[in-house]
Amino acid sequence: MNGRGRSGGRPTLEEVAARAGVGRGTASRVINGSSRVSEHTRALVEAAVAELGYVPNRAARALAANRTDAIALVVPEPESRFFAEPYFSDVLRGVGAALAETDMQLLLTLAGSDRERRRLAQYLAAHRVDGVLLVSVHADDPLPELLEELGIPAVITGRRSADEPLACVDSDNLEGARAAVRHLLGRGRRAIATITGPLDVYGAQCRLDGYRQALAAAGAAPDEGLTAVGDFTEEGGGRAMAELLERRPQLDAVFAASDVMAAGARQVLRAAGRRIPQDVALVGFDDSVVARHMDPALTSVRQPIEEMGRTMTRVLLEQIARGPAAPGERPRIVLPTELVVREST
Amino acid sequence: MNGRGRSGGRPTLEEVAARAGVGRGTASRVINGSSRVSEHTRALVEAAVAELGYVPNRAARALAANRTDAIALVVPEPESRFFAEPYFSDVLRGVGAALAETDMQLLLTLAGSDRERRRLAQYLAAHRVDGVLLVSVHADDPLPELLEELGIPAVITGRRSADEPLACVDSDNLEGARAAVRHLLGRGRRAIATITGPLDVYGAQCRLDGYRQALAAAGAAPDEGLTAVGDFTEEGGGRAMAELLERRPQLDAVFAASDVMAAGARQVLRAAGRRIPQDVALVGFDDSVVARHMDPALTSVRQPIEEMGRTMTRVLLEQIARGPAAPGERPRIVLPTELVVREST
DNA sequence: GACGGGTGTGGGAGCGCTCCCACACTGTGG
DNA sequence: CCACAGTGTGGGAGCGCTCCCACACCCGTC
Repeated sequence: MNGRGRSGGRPTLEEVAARAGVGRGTASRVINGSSRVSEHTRALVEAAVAELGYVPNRAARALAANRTDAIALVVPEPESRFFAEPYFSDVLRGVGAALAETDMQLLLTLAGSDRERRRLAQYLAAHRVDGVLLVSVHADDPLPELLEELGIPAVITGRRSADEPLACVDSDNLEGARAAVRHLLGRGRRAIATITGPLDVYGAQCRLDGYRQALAAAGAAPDEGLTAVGDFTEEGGGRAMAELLERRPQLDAVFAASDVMAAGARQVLRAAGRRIPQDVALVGFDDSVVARHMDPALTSVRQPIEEMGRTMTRVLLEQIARGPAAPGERPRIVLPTELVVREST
Repeated sequence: MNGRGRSGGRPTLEEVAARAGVGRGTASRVINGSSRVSEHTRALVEAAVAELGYVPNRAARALAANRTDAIALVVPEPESRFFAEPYFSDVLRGVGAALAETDMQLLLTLAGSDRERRRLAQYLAAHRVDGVLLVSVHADDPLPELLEELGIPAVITGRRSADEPLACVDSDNLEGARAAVRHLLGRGRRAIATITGPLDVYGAQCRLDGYRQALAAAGAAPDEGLTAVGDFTEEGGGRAMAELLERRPQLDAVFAASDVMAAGARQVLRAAGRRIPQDVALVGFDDSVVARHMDPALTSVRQPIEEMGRTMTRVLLEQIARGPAAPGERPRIVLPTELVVREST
């Protein structure tokens, strides 16, 4: 490598300035793209930077400027095994893509229990993260409120209620569910059951609402017996399916609020001798890798998860740049979903 | 929250010291668990810390101590879409678990192309990361060498050759493959084919070696016609399977070097009217989610991926603590694999 | 009773930046 | 000819720590 200072370490701003024959302040201005530097000086400094291979020291910058150029992605691991969900990697990819254009860093922070999350808020404040991305928070998670108190910008996905105080980015769960059910109706199914997610999760509630609305719109009589509550796990999906089969053996379609639950349901349907899709049509939600690999391949509602990650990040960066926004004027973005039809319907 | 200094910001070490009635140096010693502090003073400082809710400022610490208490996980995204692999989330979980016990931070860094990776090395050095975790590097990746030059501790998984210069943590690919083939032999299969990964990947080569060794140990005559090269993708697996069927239609078992390739092979076997496992037994590698959801569920070689993430992290932390190790004495850890038998054999 | 070697402690220096005030210099208007 | 705003620039101060030297104190020793 070139450009090591004679002191052996990496070059400092001071060295760059000396080499360019300017003051430290001027060198700093050039590096930060500040206005009010003459074209000539700018060129001088830029040459020195290139020659020395100068890269600013983040710690020093953070200390002096009281910002870190880093955001944290807070993940409810290990409690929820969130990582395992294909969801996670897609969010991450989106976040990464949005961040690649900036020189922000991404800190990955795991915090499952409420205690950990409480401690985490202190840490985030002290470690001076410029902003926080929250995924998959429970309705009673203390973290959002703590961040609010500490004045740390945050964006959430998977909002906790219809009137989420934080800025949030979500997919259109309601319309996605409606589209799934309309599709089943269009295939001539009449006894359409649903396996919901945990109903204290707002998104799961939305999916159930969408299911109901679509049936109501088609003039179907509501039948609570066709609804079973799952928990977004494969086992939960299987249990719910078994329940449904017992209560309404005549069902000819199932809308599961996640692919993983659909996978569980499929096992149970099979064991019960029901063929998919001939006897029972099956629709999932998420369009995860599970959907594509299932046999038969699963019709599913695709969420633009990567896009959500990207959008969250952009919203957060804006919020950081603009300074604190009043709770009232925080963006609420809802991204469209899309039905992907495969063999299971 | 309690404990804001009257200056409005977060409490500083100076304030803690003042409150405890000791000097700044002493307070620092207590906070860093240094020896040589009297029991009395220690208690005083600890009380002050608790009262003020003091948390050390990382940027200041990093600047002063020339270390960051952060490590980076470098991921070959977006080029390889590595995130999508179930592998990734498991590694991450392991890393997270190992890090949770320390107060190191995890930086996630995406860098696909060689150019990005070259730039990244500069960044990592300048941003002063204490160490780097490398996953899934190509044989000709410039990053490991750059890190070596810069003197940044690094641990790699998926080593690039038998004599990997970096510290590395891997699973026992050789023995895993041997176990898979022995299992097939035990099931009475005699014409056992294999679909390999790209052979410039060391791990793929090991799996092929394991396959050969197991057959040789059983006294089978080598038959190159039973080996087809894949590329770890589903399509590649399918193509390789088609090749094998054409060359050796009498084959009665296939050992695929990854689950995803096994999934591709399964499609082709099906299309050719071969039943699994009656006509052809199928074994995969990785024991990913794909294996469990395949129909029939896939027998596969499980790698302890989460454990590998944990081990990598521990090795890296040790290396950071101990200072630079001579290339010769760097740990090479090989973790055992395990055959998970399911319906496909 | 002066000396040496522990202990424990205080605080100066300095890490590499950003921020901002002060100081040229330039040109325009009174 | 002086005042004045507007540019561009240099460098002091200070961010909150860690490191380390210096010092005070105590105990045992010659």
